[in-house]
Amino acid sequence: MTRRLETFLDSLTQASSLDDLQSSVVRLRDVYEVEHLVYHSVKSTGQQYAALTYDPSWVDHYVAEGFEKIDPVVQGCFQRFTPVDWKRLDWSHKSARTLLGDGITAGLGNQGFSIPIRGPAGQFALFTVNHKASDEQWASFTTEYMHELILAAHYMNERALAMEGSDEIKAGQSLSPRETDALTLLAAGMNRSQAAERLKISEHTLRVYIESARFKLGAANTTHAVANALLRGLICL
Amino acid sequence: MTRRLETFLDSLTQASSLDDLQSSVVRLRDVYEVEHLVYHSVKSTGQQYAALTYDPSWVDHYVAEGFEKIDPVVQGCFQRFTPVDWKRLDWSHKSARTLLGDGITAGLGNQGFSIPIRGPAGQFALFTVNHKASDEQWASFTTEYMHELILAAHYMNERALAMEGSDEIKAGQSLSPRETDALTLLAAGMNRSQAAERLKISEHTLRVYIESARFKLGAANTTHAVANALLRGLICL
DNA sequence: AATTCCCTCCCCAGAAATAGGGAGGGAGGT
DNA sequence: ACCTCCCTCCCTATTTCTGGGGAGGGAATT
Repeated sequence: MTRRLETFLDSLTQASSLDDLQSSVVRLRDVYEVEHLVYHSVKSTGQQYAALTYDPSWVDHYVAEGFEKIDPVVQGCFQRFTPVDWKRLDWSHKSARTLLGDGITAGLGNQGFSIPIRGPAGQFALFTVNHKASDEQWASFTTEYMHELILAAHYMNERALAMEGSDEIKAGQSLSPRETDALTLLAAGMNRSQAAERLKISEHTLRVYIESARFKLGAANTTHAVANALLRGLICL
Repeated sequence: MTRRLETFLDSLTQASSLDDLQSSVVRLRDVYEVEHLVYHSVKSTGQQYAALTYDPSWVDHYVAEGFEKIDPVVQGCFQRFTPVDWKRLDWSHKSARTLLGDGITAGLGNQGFSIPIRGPAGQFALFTVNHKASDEQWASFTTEYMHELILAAHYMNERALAMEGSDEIKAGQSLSPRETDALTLLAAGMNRSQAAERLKISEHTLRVYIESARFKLGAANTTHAVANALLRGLICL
């Protein structure tokens, strides 16, 4: 393991606040001598959890324009597991090119490399390196540092999740086997009578499981309960 | 990056079948000189995608007993982001101790270390090292190799997902912004009237979006559509 | 031995979702 | 310019789900 990564991981383990994460990111950016380094969790509910080196005015502009909804980086990483070079993404959409242009105006480099990371409760985050470079320079940079970046992304996310308190195991929120079965079948698209038939129980009984699961999950309705269970990793198709 | 990891990654990039993954895992197991090395994707639908060094009879027993439903390794990793030492898991349940006993009888070591990995469409997989060792030996092993194991897990999963064809972007399956909004609010537990009010459209219009999304996703009902959209990463709470 | 889940079954009334249909305006891309 | 997709609104009837209630047996933990 390289020294620069060790140093970063040390600074992470000592991090106890978002500001600390921010400092770590800035230092790592300087070590790699790139334009920008960004960690941010993606939530459609609005608020994001981020540590980044972008200019605040760019971030404001990005949020104000609702760019997270059309950003090919966000959308593309959302759909894949592997880290991706920005060049490989689909920039054909008009709004995407607007975003790209605005970004470069705001001081972003033309090259980018983003690593998607997923947490246990459906959390999704991006770890991104951005730089001004030629395609050749960038290819050699990403090839050389990919392993390190993946690890950096992993540990960065680990710290961020720990601060969110999301890595704690939720007590008493586990579902019983039958409740899990019920929600799983509903998530798979069955209605109650089909699911009951599959589980070889009466539809009435199935309903009790669904209600019980809904109660445990604090869900308002079946759809909410299924969504919650999926996000919390309580069921898996 | 260490040579042993490079060798493993090379063998992975050449892997084109599950058998190749299996061979890679066996070789890496020998390099690390541990009892067992396991990659397996976890699906409640039954079939799993695995490359492992366990004895087939143990795997059969595990499946036959339905151990995946009560295995603290699976359950525990499902709930967290960080790699975890088996000792830190909750083995207090009776069935968990049965599993542990059966495992050791079947030739598993007393120590284990598992890394959870999540894919873009809700896939969940485990990368596990198992060995016979004292607590001290094991602690030093995991500390020394954790970075490598995380990377190995990452690339292993990358190959497995590529073979499943899950890293390809699904064409034409994207939802329109309003459809995304609608499903997102439903996933958050709102009913149609609440969601319509939030989006400032009529409930009738909202219904059209839901139906349209259901059609695009090939979903049988709203719950199915929401579950699908969550798993495909089309919506995010 | 007592308690605390979990599994199973049942009723009913009201609320919500579903399956069909139709219609017009607007933005983007070929 | 045309075509396609998206957004918006409206109707009706049928099916399904939700929210209350109650009850008994079994397994596991304390």
